[in-house]
Order: sequence, then C-alpha cells, then structure tokens
Amino acid sequence: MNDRSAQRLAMLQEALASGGTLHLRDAAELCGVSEMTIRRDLSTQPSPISLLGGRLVMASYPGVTPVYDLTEQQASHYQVKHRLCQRAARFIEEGDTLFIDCGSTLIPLLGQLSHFRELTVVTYALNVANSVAALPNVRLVLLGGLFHASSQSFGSDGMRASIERLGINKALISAAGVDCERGVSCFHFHEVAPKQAAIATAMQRLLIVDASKFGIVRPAYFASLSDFDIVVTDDERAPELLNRHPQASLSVTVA
Amino acid sequence: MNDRSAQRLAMLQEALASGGTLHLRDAAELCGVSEMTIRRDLSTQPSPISLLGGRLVMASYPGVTPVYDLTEQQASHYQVKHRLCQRAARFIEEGDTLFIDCGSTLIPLLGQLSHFRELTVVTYALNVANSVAALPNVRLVLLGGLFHASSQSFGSDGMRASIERLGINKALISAAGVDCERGVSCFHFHEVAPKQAAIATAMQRLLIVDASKFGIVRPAYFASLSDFDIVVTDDERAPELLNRHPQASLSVTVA
DNA sequence: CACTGAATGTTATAATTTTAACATTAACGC
DNA sequence: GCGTTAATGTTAAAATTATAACATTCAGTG
Repeated sequence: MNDRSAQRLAMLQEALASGGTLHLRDAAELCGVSEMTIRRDLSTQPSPISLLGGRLVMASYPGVTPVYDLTEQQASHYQVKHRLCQRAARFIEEGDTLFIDCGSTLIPLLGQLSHFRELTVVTYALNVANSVAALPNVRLVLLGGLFHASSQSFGSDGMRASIERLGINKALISAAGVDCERGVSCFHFHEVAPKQAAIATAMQRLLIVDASKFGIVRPAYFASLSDFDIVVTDDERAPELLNRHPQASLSVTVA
Repeated sequence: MNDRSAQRLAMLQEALASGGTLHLRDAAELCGVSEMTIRRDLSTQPSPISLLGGRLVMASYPGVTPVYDLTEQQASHYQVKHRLCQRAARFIEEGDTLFIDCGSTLIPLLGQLSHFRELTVVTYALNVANSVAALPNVRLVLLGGLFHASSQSFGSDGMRASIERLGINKALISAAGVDCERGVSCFHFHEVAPKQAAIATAMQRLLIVDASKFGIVRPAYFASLSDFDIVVTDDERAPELLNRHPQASLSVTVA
C-alpha cells in the first residue's frame, strides 16, 4: 500500500540479510523515522522480518539468523557493501546465469535478485546458497565438496571442470587484495580454482571490491586486473589508481 | 558447573535446532522448571541460545533460525525425532564417515555429533550442511547440484558416482513411506540416486523412520527393507510389523 | 538427623516494550 | 491556496519482561 514503507523494509531486510538482529531503536534511526513507523511497517506489510522484544530478526528459511546485535559499525560497513552491490546489480539482466563468489561482499546483492523474474545462480559458498535458496525465482546450483569454515565455502578436485561445463553468463568476483602490478588475490587457496574457472568461462567478468582492498596482496593470487571487464568499487580515486597502466578493456564504476 | 543446567540447555538447543523460537514460558514448561531457572541457565552457562524479549532463539552461525513460534505440537513432534536420533546415535563411532539423508528426521542427530572427537559427514541436503557447518569437530562434504526447495537438497547427474567414490562407513537414511512388501520410498525422484548410492557403498545401513510412515507408499521407491541392516523407530509393534517376512539380517530397534 | 550449601522457586519491583488514542505533518487533487 | 486524506509522530496507559532479594527445597556430610 505504501511505497516508502516497502523501501524501508527492503533496507532493513538487507541489513539483516547477513545475520544478526537490529534493535527497533537503531532500525528507526537507520531509516530516519520513528519507532512507531517501523512497527507499523512490520504489521501492515507482509515481510520476513519479525519483532522479538524490541529487536528485529529475519525470518527467511533457510535464511541465516545468528543472534547478536548488529553494531553500528557493522551496519555502516554493510552500507558500503550495499552500495557496491546496488551498483553491481545494474549489470544483471533477466535470465542471466550468474557465478557468485564467496565472502561477505556480495551478500547484499542476493536480496536484490528477487526483482528479476528468472535467474540462475552458481556458487560454491554456503552462505550464498542459503540466501539464494529462499528466493523462489532463482535457480540455485551449488558446487559441493569439502567445507572450509574460514570462507564458508566448498572445494573439490572436480570443481574447475564442473564450472566450465555450466553456461555461466556473468561472473561476480570478490577479492581480499587488489594491486595494479601484483594482481588480484584472496586468502584461501581452494578459492583459486573456482574463481579462475568462472573467469575463464563467463562472458562478462565483474570484480566487486571496496576500496580498502587496494594496494593489498594476499597469499592466493588468482587473476590479473586485465582479466576483468568491470570493476565496481567505492573510492573516487579508483579510476586513476587502477588505470595507472591503462588497459583499454577495463571499465571502473564508482558506487 | 551444573549438570542439570547443561542438560536443559542441550534439550532446548535441540528443540531449536531445526529453527523457530521458543517462548520462555514454554521452555520452562518443557524442562519442568521455572522461568527463572531457564534465565539462570542462559546467564550462567555459555550457550548458543539467547533470549530476545521472552523468546529463545538459537545463535548458531550459519545455523538456521527462521522466526516463528514453535507450536506445542511441533515441540512434541520433535520429541519423537529426538528419541529416534538419540537411539540412532548409539550406532555412531569415533572417526566414522556418515552419510546423512535429507528431511527433518535426522536433524536432531546433528547436535549430538559434537560429542565425538572427529567425524566426517557426507550429505546432499542444505539444512543438514548448515547444522554440520557449525561443528568444528566434523568434516563436512556436501554433494552439490541443482537445488530442490521441496526437500532442501541438491541433485546432479554425477552424484551417484561421487558418493560411491567416498569411503562411507554408515548410511543413515530416512524415508516418507515404509511397507513390508512394497519397500521403502520417498517423495522426490532426485533423492533416489543419492540414497541408493549410499546404501550401495556403506558398510552399515540404518533406516530411521517414525512409526507413522509404516504401511505407506510414496512415489519414489528407492530400496527394499532387506537392503538395511538396522531399523530405528518408535513403535512397540515395529518388530512384528517389519519382520512379518522375517529377514535374518534386519535388526529392529525401538526408541 | 540436623547442618550446610547449592539449586531452584517465589514475590515484588523496576525496566522495557507494546498498544492505543490523538496530534502533527506531508502529499495531492481541486 | 485550501481541503482532504494518508502517513508519521507523540504521548500516556497497559502489558510484558527483567532483575533482585529473599524463601524454599534438596542432596550430601559429619
């Protein structure tokens, strides 16, 4: 019935998507309205969020809801990733087959996938799978294997081959380190094969990283900057930083 | 510090394991103590359960916590499955590689796996994977593929071969229908391959079903009763019912 | 069998959350 | 610009939940 109300709920839903609870107080402040308004949003509109003793909790099954209060810092950190993902979502088109990387960066993107009629998501991350499993309009393909708790993702020998067999359209890749000369890297070696395979088969390759990763090199190298078509990030100076050795094909988008 | 307290928490944890919230009132009643005692349990002992506005919520990451109140019926239904799983757990030994089937029957078993030093769990179900991912002492192997929301599980062409390649020790299988003559069946056809493969490779095959499944036949047949070594169920009359055509090898355990 | 101390229960009080009623503001058509 | 209505804000009262202090029960011990 109300547009703003729906917007606020979407906002809160994204804040909660990666888990945790949000106090009514903070939710109201985050949205810039009174507590009463949030209450009314929840009771008027159908929503997977529910209010337990003054705290907002997500009710997505099998959505993830660890129970701790979201700190203000976390909520703001989420805002950066949210902006990044909102920008990245513009590159998604109806019917796409997306490869979605592990990590926390791309989690806010998943909520936005419900705006499409039909999509396919390929991933090797448990937390991504959980968020996508709740979306009825998205086909989910999870690449299994041995679970690595550190990155909430799976690894297996056959993964490279499995990925190359799938018709992946767009690869959305995140990273723990990005450096012009020394390339793009992550923490865990088992992530290298799936990332590389996705980059190899996808028709469009997006790198989504917040600016804090620039100039950093992590143990596991997996690609050069020139392997990507698009970089989505949040620093004004990113275009200059990344195009120091200008590569004709790399387009930098600042969210 | 207190034995009973820890026991109560374990009980509540299992009740919450498959999601939902439990009102302090009901938790107290379930444990047969006062609300104050549950409060004290939560504040004294370290536990993944937390109290939000009078309701108990589980805080296992990436444990599943859909937010709705557990009805009394659900809580009691859980009690049957809990008993079944407690009985089934006695067949598990240190170092085992377990195949764990999809469905809700075996979920209460997963909490009990923390009592072992080292185990490996193989599964093709998302909800099982979520519960196991939280256990630091259990190696998790998830068989991926296309996600089927109806059973919260994955299916793929290669699954049969993947399972047969793993050194599975014990297969814990659940079912939607069990009939002496017409065999053991489930709802979804994509579950047939993994179940059969697990039965084929495992050294010990357990069928865990509550008695309400007896005499029922579901669309997808996957095994005969004689394919199992052990049946764990909750009906006194199970031994007679199931051994009407006595099979030398089938041992029936009533929980 | 009384003593002791831990565990649990009970009660009253304090704090918080929820609800409802009414006031205010903002948006929109005329 | 004015009137109308929906949306939001404010306040006070009601309901619920949390805390603290004290009472009771129970198990184990000398």
